[in-house]
Amino acid sequence: MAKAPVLTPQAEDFPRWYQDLLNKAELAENGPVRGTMVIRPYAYAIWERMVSEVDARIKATGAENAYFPLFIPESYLHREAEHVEGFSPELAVVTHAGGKELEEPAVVRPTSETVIGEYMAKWIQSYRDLPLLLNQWSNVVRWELRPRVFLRTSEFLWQEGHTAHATEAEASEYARRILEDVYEDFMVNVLAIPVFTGVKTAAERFAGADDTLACEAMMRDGKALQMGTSHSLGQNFSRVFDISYSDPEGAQQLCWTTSWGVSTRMMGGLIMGHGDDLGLRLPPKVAEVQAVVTVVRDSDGSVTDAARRLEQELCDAGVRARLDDRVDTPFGRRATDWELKGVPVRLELGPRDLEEGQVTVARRDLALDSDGSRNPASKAALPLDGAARAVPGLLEEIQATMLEAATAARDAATVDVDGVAEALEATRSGFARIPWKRLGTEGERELAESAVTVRCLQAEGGGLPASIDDEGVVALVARSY
RNA sequence: CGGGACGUGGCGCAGCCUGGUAGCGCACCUGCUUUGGGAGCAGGGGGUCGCGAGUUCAAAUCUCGCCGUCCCGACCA
Repeated sequence: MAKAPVLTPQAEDFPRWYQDLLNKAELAENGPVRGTMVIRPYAYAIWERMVSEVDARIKATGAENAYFPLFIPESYLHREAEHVEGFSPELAVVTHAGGKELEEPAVVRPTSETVIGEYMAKWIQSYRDLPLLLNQWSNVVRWELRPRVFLRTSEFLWQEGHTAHATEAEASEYARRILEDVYEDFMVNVLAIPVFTGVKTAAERFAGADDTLACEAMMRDGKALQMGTSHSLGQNFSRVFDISYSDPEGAQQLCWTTSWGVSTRMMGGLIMGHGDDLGLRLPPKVAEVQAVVTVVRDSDGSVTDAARRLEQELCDAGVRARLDDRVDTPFGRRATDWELKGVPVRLELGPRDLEEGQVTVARRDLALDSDGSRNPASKAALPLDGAARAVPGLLEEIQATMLEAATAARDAATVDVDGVAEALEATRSGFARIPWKRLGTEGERELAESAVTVRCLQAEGGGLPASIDDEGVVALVARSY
């Protein structure tokens, strides 16, 4: 003991802790071009789990996957005034290709409203073609001034949904459904990260949208991270791309469109939302390895045999299990590594356990006490016989406990305030809630001078407000990533 | 793009002030001994000191420029 900590403690330097963790847990690193990132296998496996969970929920709303090109004619971007204005500072533009200058530069997609709009216009003729519900999984490029692995990179992976509807009500209902039934549900129930849902103010709205809905999560340093957004685009894109249909009366009508996305930024949210001084903490549902069976030591092969049987029993019980039988590496080292990587459950089996007919089970979520010291209660002995069958239940419990803990921490760091000064004070360590009527755009600007922004506007009791002009609408303000 | 800190084997650092042929810890390889919370000993491999100019007999060290990283702002999923 009393070794130097593996990671810079969060309280000492949170950004450094994040960097340390990315490296030591073999998650990701910077790419050779500024702002790009390399996602290593352990992190990519987590991303793939996120993708499959989100994808299933998207499909449940009726949307279908498709794929549109990486390159977009520059002229497309220019059709929607606010859209270009918002994106032009961060566009990567291909001017030369095949050894020649291109007649029309091709923009590397920063998002695909424009190309998809062009094709929607082609595919939609009648009200019978509506709604058109599309989604694509892709990479996008937004040249960033201040990149940070996972949180803000010049190229990132995401999902972007694009839909067209006959009526405004249907479009906004769909945008809301994506935010709540897909994003919020996924974040809360899979990532175990509680989110505040709300509407963006005009200042924070997506370029070209009438309305932007968002999920905001709190990181362990009290800063906010926007984890997902869903936009009502009104008829802004329909108008310029001529996305229209004939209604049942034969009259030509413009569609109402939406777009919505979540990205690899969620990886950053997962890391900073749950990670502690020992490393990553993965909710079982996204953990690639849910349980690792560690052979503490072994002289005659009997412990390894038993461990292998245990691993098989875990797999049979539906647990994503792995065997760690590297007995030539010191046990403590391996234990630390699995903690760093956030594996939810460790089953440690040594000669002593075997003799007693038991296995030592350690849960990662409770490894540290609230005061930051090791929590002995995170480890317990279980009878070896039947231990595997207890793990699925334990994983569920861990999933639930992590959500409860994250929710409690967030709520404890969220305070109701009445004025700008109080809000600034509160947002040094968390979120502040202030009546929107009291804050207003004036107050919003004032907060912005201190790098505090309105993350979203919420209904009085939380969640999406019917209208931001409603009495009782609350502004959730924070420092943010 | 403004303000600050920093670039030396994979990672973390010392050396720089007072120029003189590059060092430590961890990691890696080999062997032996170990093993219930980051193992020990012995041996070994790996670096044009971010890049480019300049000063000098001689530059990691001094000067100038550039690039990159991290932090704090303006922008953002």
